[in-house]
Amino acid sequence: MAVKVKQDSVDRVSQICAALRRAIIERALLPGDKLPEDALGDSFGVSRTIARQALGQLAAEGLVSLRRNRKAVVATPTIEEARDTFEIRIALEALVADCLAASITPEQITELKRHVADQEVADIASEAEAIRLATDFHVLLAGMTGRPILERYVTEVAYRSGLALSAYGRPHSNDCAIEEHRKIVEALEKGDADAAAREMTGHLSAVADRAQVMTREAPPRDLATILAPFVTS
Amino acid sequence: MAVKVKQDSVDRVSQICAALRRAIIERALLPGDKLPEDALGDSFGVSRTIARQALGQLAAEGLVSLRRNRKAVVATPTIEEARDTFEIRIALEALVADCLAASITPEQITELKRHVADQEVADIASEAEAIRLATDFHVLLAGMTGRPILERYVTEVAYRSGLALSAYGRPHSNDCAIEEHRKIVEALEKGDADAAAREMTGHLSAVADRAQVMTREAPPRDLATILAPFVTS
DNA sequence: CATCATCATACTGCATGCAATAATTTGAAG
DNA sequence: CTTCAAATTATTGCATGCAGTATGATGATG
Repeated sequence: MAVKVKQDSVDRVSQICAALRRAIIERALLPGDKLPEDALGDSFGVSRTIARQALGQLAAEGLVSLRRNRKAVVATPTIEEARDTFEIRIALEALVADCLAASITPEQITELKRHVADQEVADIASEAEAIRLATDFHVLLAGMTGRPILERYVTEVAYRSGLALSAYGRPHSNDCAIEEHRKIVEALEKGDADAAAREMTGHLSAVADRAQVMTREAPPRDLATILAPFVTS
Repeated sequence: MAVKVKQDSVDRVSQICAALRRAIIERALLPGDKLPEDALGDSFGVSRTIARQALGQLAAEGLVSLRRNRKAVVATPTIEEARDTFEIRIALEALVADCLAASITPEQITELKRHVADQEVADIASEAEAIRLATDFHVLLAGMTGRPILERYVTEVAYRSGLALSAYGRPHSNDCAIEEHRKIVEALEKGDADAAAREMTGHLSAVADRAQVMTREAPPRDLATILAPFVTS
């Protein structure tokens, strides 16, 4: 009997999605980068049909933008979308923090600490991995809630945030300060829901701020206002 | 010059998605109903390829479930997924209420009142339309925030809720009490963010309760507990 | 009459091909 | 040397066909 080599087809599409998501989050793919179907198909060893389906999914997630008869491109979120994404992310991850503070197990705490330690290593070794692990930390937390839909949305919104940072953030530097992650874990370990939620929202706000995304009420760029100081007399 | 008849292809897929979403929300399609690709293609006048893409999208949204080599079916959310969906929905729509209380315009209030009036008519005339308009009310609110991502997630989660109600709710009766919608609009009209959020969360909790979904800590169905009263002596 | 194996049918998974549209190059004119 | 138009190439949009897997029917057997 032959070894079971056959892959789920749904998984073939999801695999490509996952690979592209990762490439986007790691900033190997940048907003505006073109994603031709056959190039994609060649890369992954599938036909355009499959590549196309993956692009459709990613478009639904907001990571890719499709326009008729045009090559798919990595999406460039508008500044409003970026801001909105972070605000929703804060709300959802506050839910995660609240939920976990009540239910987290010692094993999960250990796993989180290990993850943060891995981040610390990667932070020096590999920029791409550091960015990815920073996002993974949040996905890991969401997964620990055991709430499947919450996990799904947190994951999606985390990826979108990554894209927003790619578009508007400065070069990595410290998008996701490891120290802040550690504090979140500490609050969870104590079972302090308020502190956990506070650390989480503070952390995410800081990330958004670093991306200059949350600037309260984006300056309206009104010509008259700008020129006022230059008007003589 | 010929009339522009050509449709966006992305829209062809989205149109099918939209039609299926509506059929699901109106309970024309029920959890477990089969969705063969060619039957779908025939219905919409497209090939299986397109139908398949639509199914992929809907699966990503959790409305359809796909298993390799099996016909797609309308998803049957687990009770945990249903509960989770409602909890997330409450969080997101609280955001909507809060956001709108501060920014809503008189025109928007008028539009909302008209919508509620339409609901009242439909409530007597057409069960399917009543259900659809009830969901549309929430989508309409979300759209009014002008926050594109928030609108997207509220919409998605509202549809998922509809599916959950389809699976676990009793026959329509009053899933979405119109009176509760009216109170939300009133709170928004006053610009009272707290009241709006309160009415909204109360309303959604009530909807969830009617579906028997939010039963605090689903009874564990522990055999010993169940049998205890039957143990003699 | 019920149960199970075998075959026929239906359906999915995927690549490919054709038509239509955009992108790019080429070449001609200024 | 630049600019613009026409032709050429690249790419998308979509249907279809083939192979492989489930589903349902048929008939054999206990």
